[in-house]
Amino acid sequence: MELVKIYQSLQDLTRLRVLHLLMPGPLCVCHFQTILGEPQVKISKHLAYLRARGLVQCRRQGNWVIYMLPAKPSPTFQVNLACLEKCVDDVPLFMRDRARLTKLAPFLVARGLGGCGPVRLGGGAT
Amino acid sequence: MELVKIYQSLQDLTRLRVLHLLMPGPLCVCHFQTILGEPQVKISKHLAYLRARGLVQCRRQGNWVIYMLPAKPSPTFQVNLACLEKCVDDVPLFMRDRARLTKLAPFLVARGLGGCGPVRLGGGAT
DNA sequence: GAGCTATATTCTTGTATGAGAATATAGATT
DNA sequence: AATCTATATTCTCATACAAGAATATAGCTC
Repeated sequence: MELVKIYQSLQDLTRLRVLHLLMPGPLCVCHFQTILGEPQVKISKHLAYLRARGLVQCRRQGNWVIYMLPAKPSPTFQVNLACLEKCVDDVPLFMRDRARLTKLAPFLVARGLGGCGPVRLGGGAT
Repeated sequence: MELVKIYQSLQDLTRLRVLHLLMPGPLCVCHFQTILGEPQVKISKHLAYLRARGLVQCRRQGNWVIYMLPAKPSPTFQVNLACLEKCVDDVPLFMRDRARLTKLAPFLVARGLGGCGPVRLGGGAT
């Protein structure tokens, strides 16, 4: 039953935060770590959980792995994402996550689609 | 976190079916048994689970116990109930449950608010 | 190819919970 | 009060995670 699998996935706070952060667009694992402030293992395992159930997809980009919502989420999943967004709208923790995401935003845009890129390689182009 | 508790409650198929059946109105435990076709213990324990988390309330009526959604569900819970209704709209199992509920409907109305009443006591009034 | 970085997997331990059997309880009936 | 009905609770066993420590892997840089 797909619905049950979805609710099982939503039942963990870290996974909720992850999905919430993915709603505006793809994000790199290292950003999850920064924004959520949770240890690497924990994030990696929850991402694996979501991946195993098809609720997120990922793509590698050099050393970094970028996670995103599926290109075509099932109708049921879409409805639940919309519901989550509503529910979370005034929960401080989620607002803080979103705020931190926004702070990263210009940075993200610069690298395209939430990837990290070799950030510390220096300033300008080429 | 209320949201997490809600998703934990929704993560079990039997509990989903129970909540779904409660959306049109209160229902007696024996009706859950009839409609869901699950053993008494199982239903009773899932009702207890939901009760402990405040997602359902109950009232005794003679030998029977009538369960219902809370008079004033939290906004978050309301949103999730609405979401559930959408998601379930074309899932056969849930449609079947609802159909069975409908079959009981005239019977329920006769006894008021989903109660059973001493059904086998005889036919007419007074 | 040695070493580094970012991420994933494995191992272990603790806890929640699901199912069913057996038993207990509340309230009605006689 | 004895008994019956409807429902709840307790006990036991099995399973699914969640968390953290340690380790492995993929792909970069030199």
